[in-house]
Amino acid sequence: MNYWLMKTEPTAYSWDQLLRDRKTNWDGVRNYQARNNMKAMEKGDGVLIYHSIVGKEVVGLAEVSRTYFPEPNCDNPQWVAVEISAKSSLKKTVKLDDIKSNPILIEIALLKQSRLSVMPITHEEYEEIIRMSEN
DNA sequence: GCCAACGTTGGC
DNA sequence: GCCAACGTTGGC
Repeated sequence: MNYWLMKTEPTAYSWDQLLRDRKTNWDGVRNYQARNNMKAMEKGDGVLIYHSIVGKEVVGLAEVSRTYFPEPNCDNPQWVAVEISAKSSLKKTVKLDDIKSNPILIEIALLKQSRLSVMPITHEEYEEIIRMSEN
């Protein structure tokens, strides 16, 4: 089982919307590195959902419910989507500022590669963010 | 709104 | 294959 962090701009597609939809096809990724990360996802992998631009915080917990498939309605078969299912809202959102000031999270890809929208995180990083959300 | 950090494109 | 120019992301 692997762990991931996926970014979304809440003005485009929010965590609340994912809760209402229960699950969604995560598509529109047009970056090779992010695409390759999506291809590496396995069913049941843990996903943290992060709101970029507005909020700048980790807001919810989801899981991969379908591994990658060619993006629907896309001419170019190289781009893929995965299906993500909402699991639960974090009791307390975890702010980017708090991630930055946590020494356990100093190496997290969110900070190292700020532009990447789909990134792997370690089990330790995943657990630490969940722990922070429970305080 | 600015700009740093990347990624992509295209001329050579 | 190099690299300058340009585009995009996302924090500030």
